[in-house]
Amino acid sequence: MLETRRQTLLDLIQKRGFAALEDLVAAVGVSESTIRRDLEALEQGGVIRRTHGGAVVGAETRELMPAFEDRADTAIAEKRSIGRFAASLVQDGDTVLLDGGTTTLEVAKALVGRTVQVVTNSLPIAQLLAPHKDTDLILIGGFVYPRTGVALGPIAIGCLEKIRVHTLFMGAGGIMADGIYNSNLLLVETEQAMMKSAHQVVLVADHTKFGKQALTKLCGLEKIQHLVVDEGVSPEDRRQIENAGVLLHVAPSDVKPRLVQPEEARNSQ
Amino acid sequence: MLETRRQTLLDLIQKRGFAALEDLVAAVGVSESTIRRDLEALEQGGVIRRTHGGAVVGAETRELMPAFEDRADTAIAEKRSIGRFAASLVQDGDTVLLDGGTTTLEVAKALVGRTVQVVTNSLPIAQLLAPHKDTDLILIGGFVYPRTGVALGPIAIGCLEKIRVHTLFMGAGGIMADGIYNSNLLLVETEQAMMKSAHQVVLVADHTKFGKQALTKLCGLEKIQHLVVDEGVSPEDRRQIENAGVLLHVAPSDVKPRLVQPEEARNSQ
DNA sequence: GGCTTTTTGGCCGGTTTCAGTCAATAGTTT
DNA sequence: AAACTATTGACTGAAACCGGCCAAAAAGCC
Repeated sequence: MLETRRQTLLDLIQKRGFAALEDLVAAVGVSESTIRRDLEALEQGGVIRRTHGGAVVGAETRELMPAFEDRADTAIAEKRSIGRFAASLVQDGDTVLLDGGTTTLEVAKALVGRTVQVVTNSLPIAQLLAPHKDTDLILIGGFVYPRTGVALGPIAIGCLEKIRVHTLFMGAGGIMADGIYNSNLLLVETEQAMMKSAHQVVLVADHTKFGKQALTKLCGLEKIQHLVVDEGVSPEDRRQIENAGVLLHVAPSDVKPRLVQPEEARNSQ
Repeated sequence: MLETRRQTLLDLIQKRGFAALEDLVAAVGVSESTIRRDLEALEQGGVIRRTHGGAVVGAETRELMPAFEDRADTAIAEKRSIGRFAASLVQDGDTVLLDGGTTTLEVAKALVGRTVQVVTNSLPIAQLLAPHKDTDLILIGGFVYPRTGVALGPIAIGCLEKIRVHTLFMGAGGIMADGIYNSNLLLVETEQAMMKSAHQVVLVADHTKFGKQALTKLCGLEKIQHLVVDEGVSPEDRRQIENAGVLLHVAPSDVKPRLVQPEEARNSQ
């Protein structure tokens, strides 16, 4: 009975992400003290974290689940603006292929709610888009790389052979004058298969990627048609890209932040 | 500057699921009052929800993302015990294929941390297992069915043709004397492909599934070797299953709940 | 440069929550 | 049946949090 109640509480907390003490009392119909003790025990078990007034899902669920998203710190603002701009290149009804990575994840975020067909091998992107009925989602299978949550390998390549899309949005580990690089051979092979499946390739990369040379060469610059970058890219780099025949798009950093303005927030209540 | 700070706060809250006011103050280095105002504005925007002592990610992120997991209410305790028992049938090093569904999700939960190779077409299961390095994860691609988060269709079947596993854990919509049923044709076709890829089929189903007949017949009972159910299955149903040559396992409802006991919790600090 | 508007930080009264204690109840063992 | 333990519910002082207020600082405008 006791364990059943605690499981119920745990489920409730995990489902809602956060549950107020008050809610939990209402849910199981016991006293506040008992709930407190339950939370104490569950916290000791490590599955939840207590807060003033309730409890939230613990490190186990939260730190492990979106583990791939955690090191998305570097140049996050730039990536966001790049994502927004890249999404503006997509028209409703288009079929797009989204590579894995933090920059392409921002593209996906900007595509939420749009009526497009999205193909991806990225678990975080799939998770983001799966519940939206406006967006058709096709998943590329394969061996899932734990660190980043992308599906790679022969199975992924096999899936890609059966698919044709209009635009591929691809990330990169590094961009040099002679081409694009990425860190992992398995990843590069899969990305090459992606390129074969797409009519048009759009590379998305923030300024930190320029001049970086990662382990494996993915392709030359002539293979890509568009490159979306942030404002922090040096003029020399820009010229080099344009000389290679790539259409360079610079995403403005001051994209309208669609958040409620403070006065608006205060007045609207 | 203001918007940048709010985005930072938002990112922090979304990344951690919950952030205490105190933490947020420490993160951006402004006064408590300012943070309060920021949270107020963000809550008006609907992206977060305030709580006593902090803020959690709002309905937008939480209700849409794990939308598939939300209606897992019916017979959840039974499904959990079934999941635990089913996982005990797996040996370390095995290769298992997990179908989509709430019952198989419980199997996956019970497999967390085990050194097994898991193949699945279920997004929730993939999300659960992806970060665990002990578990090799292979994803089956395909068209993602929004309601349940499983990949189906020709692509999924194509992936499955290249894969061989030892044990398939499969869910069902309904179990009749003449066989197993499920609701969706696309789903049934994919599950049939799964069965072809597996040496051994284990059906997991709670007692509510018995006598239910869903739209499409998946297969006869002779195609499955094991069936794991909860204690709520009637003797007649049990006999019928066993007569069909299926090994019936009844998962005990009082499986050791591995949670810290209250006294243990209080003493261990 | 001066003025207005916006944003920020500190403070206070009121409310809620927390941790700990204790008695009562329910369940178990002898 | 009696004794014992585990669990629960109520109470209390202390601490934390909230909302609102006002003054100072910063930013924008003329």
